[in-house]
Amino acid sequence: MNLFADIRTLVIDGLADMAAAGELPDALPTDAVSVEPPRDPGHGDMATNAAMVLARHGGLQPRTIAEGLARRLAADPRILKAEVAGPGFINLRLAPSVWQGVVRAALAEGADYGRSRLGRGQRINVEFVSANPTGPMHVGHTRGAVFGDALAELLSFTGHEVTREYYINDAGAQVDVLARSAYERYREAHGLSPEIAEGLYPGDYLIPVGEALKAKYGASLLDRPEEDWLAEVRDFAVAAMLEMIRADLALLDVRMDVFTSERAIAQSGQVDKAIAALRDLGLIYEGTLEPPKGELPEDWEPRVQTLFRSTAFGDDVDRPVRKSDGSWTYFAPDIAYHWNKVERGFDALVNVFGADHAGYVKRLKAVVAALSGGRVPLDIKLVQLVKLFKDGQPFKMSKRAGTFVTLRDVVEQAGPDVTRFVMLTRKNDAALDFDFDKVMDQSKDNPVFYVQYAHARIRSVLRRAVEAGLPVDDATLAGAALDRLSHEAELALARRIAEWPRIVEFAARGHEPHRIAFYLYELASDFHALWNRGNEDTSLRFLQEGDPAASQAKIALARAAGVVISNGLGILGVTPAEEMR
RNA sequence: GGCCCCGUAGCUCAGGGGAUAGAGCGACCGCCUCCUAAGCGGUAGGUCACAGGUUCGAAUCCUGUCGGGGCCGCCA
Repeated sequence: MNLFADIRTLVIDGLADMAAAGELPDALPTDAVSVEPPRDPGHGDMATNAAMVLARHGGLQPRTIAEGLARRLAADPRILKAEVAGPGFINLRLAPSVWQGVVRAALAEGADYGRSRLGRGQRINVEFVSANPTGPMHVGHTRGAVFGDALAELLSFTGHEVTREYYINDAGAQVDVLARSAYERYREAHGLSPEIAEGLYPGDYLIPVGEALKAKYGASLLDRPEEDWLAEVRDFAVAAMLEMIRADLALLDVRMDVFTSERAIAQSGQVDKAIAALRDLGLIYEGTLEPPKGELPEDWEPRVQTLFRSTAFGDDVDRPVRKSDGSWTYFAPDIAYHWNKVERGFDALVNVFGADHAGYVKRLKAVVAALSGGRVPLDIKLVQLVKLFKDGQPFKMSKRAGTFVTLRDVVEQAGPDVTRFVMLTRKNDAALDFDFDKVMDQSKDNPVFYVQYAHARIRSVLRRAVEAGLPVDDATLAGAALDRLSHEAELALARRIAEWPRIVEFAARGHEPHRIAFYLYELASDFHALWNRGNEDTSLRFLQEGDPAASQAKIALARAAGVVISNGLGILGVTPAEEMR
């Protein structure tokens, strides 16, 4: 059940009725008609802008339309009152039975409450993390991992067929550096002193890789020229790094459906095919780029190279795909990879990148637009920096020194649930402070705790009800006498519960999982408020001594809130707490 | 020089073209004989950086300016 969608349908039907009666022109566009809670609750339960939206197209006075529409809406049994206000809003007051129905629906639908068919089975690919396979995941990757996974779950919850994908950058110079670094550890495993030259990866995590190389190859790779061992050591080390990355992701319960290798794509000839496809579209040409504006690189000289006409799709300059020596640029495999995704038949693509990749957004969108003929939308979500704090001090990472803060460090200290929730309490394009002291704090200052505490209180109510001999399974609660829920404080919580399906769809449309986290905080706040009203007004307590029917209705409301918290945390990948310790 | 993100209460931040711009923290005042006070209620606090534009209506969209952060390569 999606109450807001239902009432919007009622509004649209009302408009159609007006058109049939000649009060409105036919076939006015209704896309912009919204039904939402008014900012000021004093205005009612819901408000629609329908009259104002249609007045623009129909050349009519908003209030004239509003009055005709309000009259029709008021005829519906769900609508207690429909009044025209302000510049042409229609404020709706809904019957208490509507809110009671929301509670019943939440209990009846359970884990499916809030699910939607928004995606209509659309196949969508979410590419995220895609960290270079040269070391463990660090804290910078953590946010992208959590964001991508939560977004994938959100899309799945809204009726999309989701593929979680990781692109392995295993073809560039950095994996050769990895191979050389691992080779030194291999020498070390043979008792030789490693020479970790400037530019190699110094981290200890390569020591076991060196041992493993020794176990596999014995001494056979020692004292051989690089060309004899580079490819084998590289493949071995990359595989080891990927195992480490998978294990790191598993700490956060992130699991990919598909790992795609850049090297495999390059070796399969897909780069040539993808470039040929662009060439067929007339988007590849030989040319010379203008020198960059501002300070000129010292070694700049104009050269003829193979270029992609990305400016035809809004990019700032055309982009080289082939260097002047004939080899591919880094961009070429990216083109091939996105061509590959389009060829695999996805209806939509999402890439989750670190903010340092902002410069690639336009060219990649250009590639996908060109290769899909504009059919496949590509949304690129840039995830901003995470700043770590501990004991009030910034916690710096330094990749050069090999002492960066890893994903494992963070998860082992804060736990997966806290890490995931906190990483989602900011929109992706705003920087995030992650303060170990604050996120571990057991108080309402900490949103993770606050939401978990609400859920634990609900579980506590249910446990006590069971002790009191009340049946509290969801089916029984859904059949409870919910008309006993009539107090304003109780209906307020039901109203919030009614918003859940709407929030889910909205978050999914915008690819914004943080909205789920903020909503859950508000829901928890409403629940805590109601709980405390029971301190002053005993009739608002969930357990009513000697009145099982009232108790059941009130417990049903609490349980419905619990269902929503549980569903919401499920999307975020956070385990709901049964009790607080 | 160009591009991207950010600028909303003292602080940290929400805010989908709609009505009197919200929450938490901090400050101040209250609330436990009572299902978990690990909580709740209230008060104070705002030229939504600035200037134009579009609109019946702009914190929101567009242009520009200023400030903070990030990026720029025949690197990956």
